[in-house]
This record gives sequence, structure tokens and C-alpha cells, in this order.
Amino acid sequence: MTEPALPRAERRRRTEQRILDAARELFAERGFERTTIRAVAAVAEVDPALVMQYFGNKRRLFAEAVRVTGPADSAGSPEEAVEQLLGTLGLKMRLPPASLAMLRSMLTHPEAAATAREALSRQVEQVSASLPGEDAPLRAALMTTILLGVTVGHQLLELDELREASHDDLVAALRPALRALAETDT
Amino acid sequence: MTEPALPRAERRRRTEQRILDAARELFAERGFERTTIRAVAAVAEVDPALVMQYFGNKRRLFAEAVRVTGPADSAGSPEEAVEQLLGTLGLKMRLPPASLAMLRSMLTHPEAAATAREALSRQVEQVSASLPGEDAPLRAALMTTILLGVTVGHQLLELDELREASHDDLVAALRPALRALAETDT
DNA sequence: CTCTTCGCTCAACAGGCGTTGACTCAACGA
DNA sequence: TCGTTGAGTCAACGCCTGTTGAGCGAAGAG
Repeated sequence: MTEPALPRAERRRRTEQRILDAARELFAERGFERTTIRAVAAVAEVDPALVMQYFGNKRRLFAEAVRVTGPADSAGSPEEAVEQLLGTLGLKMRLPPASLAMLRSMLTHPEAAATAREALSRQVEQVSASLPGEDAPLRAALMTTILLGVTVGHQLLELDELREASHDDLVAALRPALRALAETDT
Repeated sequence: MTEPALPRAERRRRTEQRILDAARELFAERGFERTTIRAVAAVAEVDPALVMQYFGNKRRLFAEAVRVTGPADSAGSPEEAVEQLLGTLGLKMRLPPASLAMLRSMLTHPEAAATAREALSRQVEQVSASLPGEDAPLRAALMTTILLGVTVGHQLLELDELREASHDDLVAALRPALRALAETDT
């Protein structure tokens, strides 16, 4: 009808992408358990059986949907580590759907929990390396979980006090807390 | 057999308590969706139908299981607010099962999310009242979500770096971060 | 002792879920 | 042009879930 001619391979790629986008949206919104294959298929305007054909099962669909590119660069100074962490607070206020999907399910879906632990551990290790002091791992872990908490409160629980603040104000208010952990002066 | 004679009312109260304990345990461990009435009944050594008879439906059972006593006293000085928040980090390292159950489900079960938002809002308001500065609500919200994040990382995700630290070291390391938010000097 | 109350179980239902295999039909290669 | 491939659909399966109503048997009331 509206799509007159499209090569087979391209058509397949687009459909797969549509399913993946739908899955990310629903996983981010409702979490793993409350998201049904049928709902994903409906949003993607596709038959549920096709989702299975492309991704095998629901767990693999989720794993594929939450796969995200690593954070890349490592930090040198403690100040840089702080700024790097603050930067993860959603570029332009909003995290990628894949990350939101993983965060949403990390407390209830075992595989999401494992993925989250892995990602957080990597970040802790990275931050820890650029921190002075003997208890650097502990302080790095605190810095990481602090950002986890703020992100959860802001993006998932949508607490009013955080939503009302501008992104810059939020970052500015949070910075001293992270700096206090980045420097060793206790 | 082993329980020769027990008044009817007392027997009923104990059974209800056993169901409630089982529910809290499973909700805390697996969250709302992955916890089945049948599993709760099995742990409580009771027929699934009895759970329904006592609590009506699964949502009410959850609501009853996560009902928790309020935090009570309010703080005066910023320092007291910080110490009060640090005190919520699990008396003797472990939060009550009811709180764990609510935390576990707050990202995926809408009613748990509402309860969590309410509890957090109360805490934010309380902390905010004892904080100086114009952006006290924002800073109070950050302090609250910081504790949320650390609690989630420690109790639910069970991050190694946090588990390995002693309770006192953890509190001591976290204190400067909260103090930085409690005082207005930026 | 008799009738009532009620804590508790049994068996079943309806609905939704993930998942499957057979099928259709348009795009493709020779 | 004609067989082949493969994207996509259809209808169904078995399972597990929350939930229900009828019934049993012991504790309580008179």
C-alpha cells in the first residue's frame, strides 16, 4: 500500500528494529514481568510469533533490548571522575531507553540484576582507580550508588522535588556531595 | 499432634501472622510479580485459598505486608538530620523485611511505587524543614535519594564493595557527602 | 449431648501467558 | 517463467496464575 517496494533484507532489518524499539519502550515503562510478548508485538504492529522467531524467547529479547554501549573513557583526576559521574545523569535530562529498561527491572528480574551489577562494578572500578586513599573502592562504590539513587528517584520514581529542578541546578547541588567522597580529608 | 489445644482466636491470629511473614519474605526476595499466592501459602504451610480468605486478593496481601511504622521523630539541626538519615541505613545492618519488600517492588509494581513515593516525600519534607537555604527541598531530596541508592546497592543488588565494608566504615564514609548537602556553602 | 460457628482444605474455573508448527504469499535467483 | 526462499500470519498448545464456592471437621455455645 504505502510501502510500494522494499528489498527483503532491508524490510527485515526495519521490522527487527521496530520490535526492539517497542520492547525497550515497554520494558522501560513496565519492567520485565509486566511486559508481554503480545504487547511488544502489538506496539511493533507485528504478530507475536514473529518476535519469537527473531529473538528466540522473552529473556533473549530483553537481553538484546538492554544491551548498551559501554561508558568508554576512564578518568584521571578525582575531579574528572566526579564530572564523569555527573555526566551519566542523563544527557539532556533523559537516559537512553535501553538503560531505563535495565534499571526498571534490576530489582526483580535476576538477569537484569546481574547486568546491572556488572555495569556498576565496572564503573566502581573505574572511579576507584582515580581516587586517592585506602578506602577508595568503598568511596567509589558510594559515589556510584549515589548516582544510582538519584537516577532512580528522578527517572523512575519521578520525585517532584527532583523533577522540578533544572538539570543544571541538580548537577550543581549534587557536585559537593560527590567531591566530599572524591577527596580524602576525614 | 504437637499442638494439643489452642483457643480458636489465637490459632487464627498465629496463622494470619505466619502468612504475613511468609509474604514479606517472598515479596522481599522476589518482588510482587514473581511471588505467587501459592508460594506464600506453601511457606506458611497453608492452603492458597486461605490466603485469599484472609486478605481478599494479592494486592491487599502485599499492602498489608509492606505496611510499616513511620519514622517518628523529626530533626532540628542539619547535623541531626544527617544522623537521622544515616540511621535509616538499616539498624544493625538489616532493614525490616517489610521495607525490603517495598523497595524490591517499587520499580515494577505501581502501588509499591506510590507507597515508596509517599514515604520518600515525607522524609524529604522532614529533612527539608531542618535545612537552611532556598534550595533546601532539592538538597533534601538529593540526600534522601542518596540513601535510597546506597540502600538499594547494598541490600538488594548486594554490591561487593558495600558488602565488604563494615557498617561503621560505610556510615563514616557516607557522612561527609550528606554533610556537604546539609550545609549551604556553595 | 446437640447445634452452630468458623478455621481450613479440596477441586475446579477462567483467563492470560510464553511458545510452537503449519501455513500463505510476495520477493528472489536461475 | 518457475521453483525456492524467507518474511510474516494463524490457530492452537500446555502451563501457571489469581480467584471461587462447596464442603469437612473440630472448637465453642446452650
